[in-house]
Amino acid sequence: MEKEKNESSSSNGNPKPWQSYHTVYTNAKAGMDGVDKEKVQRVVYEMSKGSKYFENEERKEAFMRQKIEHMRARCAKLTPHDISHYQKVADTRVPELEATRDLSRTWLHVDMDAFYAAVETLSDPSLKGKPMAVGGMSMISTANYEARRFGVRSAMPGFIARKLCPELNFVPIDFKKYTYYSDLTRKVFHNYDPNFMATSLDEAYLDITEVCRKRGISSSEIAEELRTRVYEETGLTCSAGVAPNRLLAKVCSDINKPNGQFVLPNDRMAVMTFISSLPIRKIGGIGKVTEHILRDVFGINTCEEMLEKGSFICALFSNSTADFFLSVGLGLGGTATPQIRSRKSMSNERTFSATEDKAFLYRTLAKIAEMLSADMEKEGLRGRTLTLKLKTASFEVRTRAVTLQKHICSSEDIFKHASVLLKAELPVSLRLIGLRMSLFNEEKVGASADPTQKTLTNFIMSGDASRKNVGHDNCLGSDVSDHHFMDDKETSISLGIHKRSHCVFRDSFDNKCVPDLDDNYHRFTYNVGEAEKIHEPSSDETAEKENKSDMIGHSPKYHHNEESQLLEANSSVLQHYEGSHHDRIEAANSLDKEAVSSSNQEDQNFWVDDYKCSLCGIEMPPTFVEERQEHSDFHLAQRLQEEESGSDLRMLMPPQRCVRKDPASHGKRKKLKSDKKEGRHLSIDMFFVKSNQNF
DNA sequence: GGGTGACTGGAGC
DNA sequence: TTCCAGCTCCAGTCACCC
Repeated sequence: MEKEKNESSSSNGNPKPWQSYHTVYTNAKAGMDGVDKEKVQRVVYEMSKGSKYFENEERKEAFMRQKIEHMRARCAKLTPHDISHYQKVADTRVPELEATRDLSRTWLHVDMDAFYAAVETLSDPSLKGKPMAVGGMSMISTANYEARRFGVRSAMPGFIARKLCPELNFVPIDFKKYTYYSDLTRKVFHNYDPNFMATSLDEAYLDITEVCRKRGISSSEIAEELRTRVYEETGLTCSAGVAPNRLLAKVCSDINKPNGQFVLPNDRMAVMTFISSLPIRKIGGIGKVTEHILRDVFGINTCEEMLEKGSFICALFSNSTADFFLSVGLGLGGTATPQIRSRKSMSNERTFSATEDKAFLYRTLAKIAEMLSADMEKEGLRGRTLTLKLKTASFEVRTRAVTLQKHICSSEDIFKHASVLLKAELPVSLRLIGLRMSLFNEEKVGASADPTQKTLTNFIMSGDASRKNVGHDNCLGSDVSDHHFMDDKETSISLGIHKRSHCVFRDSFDNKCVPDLDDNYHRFTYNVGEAEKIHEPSSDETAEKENKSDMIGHSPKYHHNEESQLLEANSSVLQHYEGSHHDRIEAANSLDKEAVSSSNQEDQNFWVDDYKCSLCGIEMPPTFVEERQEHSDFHLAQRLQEEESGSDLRMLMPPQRCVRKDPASHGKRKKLKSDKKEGRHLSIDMFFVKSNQNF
């Protein structure tokens, strides 16, 4: 007790530091009435403090406070004239918004009660009446009402939940089960509104205007009937809210949870009365941060106060944000059934134990690329913008994106471009990697648009990985044309983005090349494939590999094995190419500049037997015009670099993004400019300039 | 200097 | 010891182009 007292009276002099630790867990949620909020807050604080997560939350908290201070300062700077001006703006905008009010529709929001937990209880009736949470020690998805009484709730780590409720039963997540029950509920919804909008497995909006009119019964009766039918079909209870629009319907469904309903009449007075004292946090779209800003900057706690502070809202927020806040003050929300919206993006991400192990990170990236590709192919999507999402060991979230010239969907393309993005962030300790594809093409391609499409694993495993890699990324060349080349002191061999696929040749050229996990990504992709292909694992290794396949955690032992696999792999790579190292250098040196110019005639001279590169022996079919051209350019670039540096076999250097090291630059966009100090290496831009001069 | 597109991070569900 | 996944929307910033 004394210890707790001492700890509580921490350095900042605050006797109850947990009170200032704002978690989402203490926010009122259905079934949490009567919870000892302070106790929950204290336990969460005590369990969290000192952790990386906690530190990150504090950083975010500090950032929010800074934002609030900044907005307060802006508020204070408003002159009476400014305020008068923005009051006029608000006075104009409010009637315009009011004019859009539509009281002709009746919306019903249905929300299943503690859905996952209820489904699990159906499966295992022995759980009935006991506190239970769906999820694990790291995170729980939902908790039943018995558990909520202890302060346990969704999005709470399991270990904290157990501290709050030692009797808590944990049940693992089983999405198949929830999807099955969700489908049953949707069949019921369909009877009331064939165009109902499902927002998640357990929530949906129904426009019941027509069904009420046709059957001549009230919305309340429809809600009652629907809930009864859901129960009959599934054995699960749900809550419903009925209102003139979706925003209000959602608020209403929460009022008599669980297993209840609330109807707000289609009447302006009723709406305004309802909204007048409604806390802003109840509104969908207003979360923890927005609530704090509105409360601490403007003193807004209820929806009604949005209108009272209309001038400040119009002064400090963008038009769309101000419109949203004013609409909330008026109790306005969506009433029309929206058009079916096309998907904007698709993503896949995985969390794992924080690690710096590059091999593991690239392997994880490859897996995610493959999963994303499979998801995209299922929907026949091809995208142009690829975003890499990273969460560092300190919970900092970074995103890095590239917009390509071509739409892509194959796992190998995704991985190829994602690797470039990841490479630029290394070394870094990560706990999450995600990939998102967006900017989809309008015309969907068939799911089997490209029957020859390989999975990434196949690609890596296949013996022609090097060939597939060669010059296959011509789209990237211009996409990242502003990347620059730098001398990479850490890597013995590396290559720029534009020509990075050619590193395979470089590897094969240079017998001194020793596989090293510090090498750049494309070597890794290639070598891993080779390693898997040529290395006959022992039974122990096989088991170990299987254990690793779930991507959670990694083994130092494997890391060691992998290095030796990579070593073996690399020597096998060398055998793919004909002729000695010396022969190839001779060939390269005897190559006349014109012989690698871009004309078709010269291209033909360059390729032996229509297939083989006369310099390095790589095979590429004549139909690969662009790829072959790029390959020829590579050899030319190589020569030019040799001339430039005066030494043989100078390496092209990899692009380096300006990796943010300085936390002060957080949030600032990194600009990728050509490096003025390019040293002895020729940048790819310079290469093209020089090429043009030569030709 | 304005328009536009790209990139990044945040918020919310 | 342990703090989600996958999506949308939005704002701010920057670079490039005309």
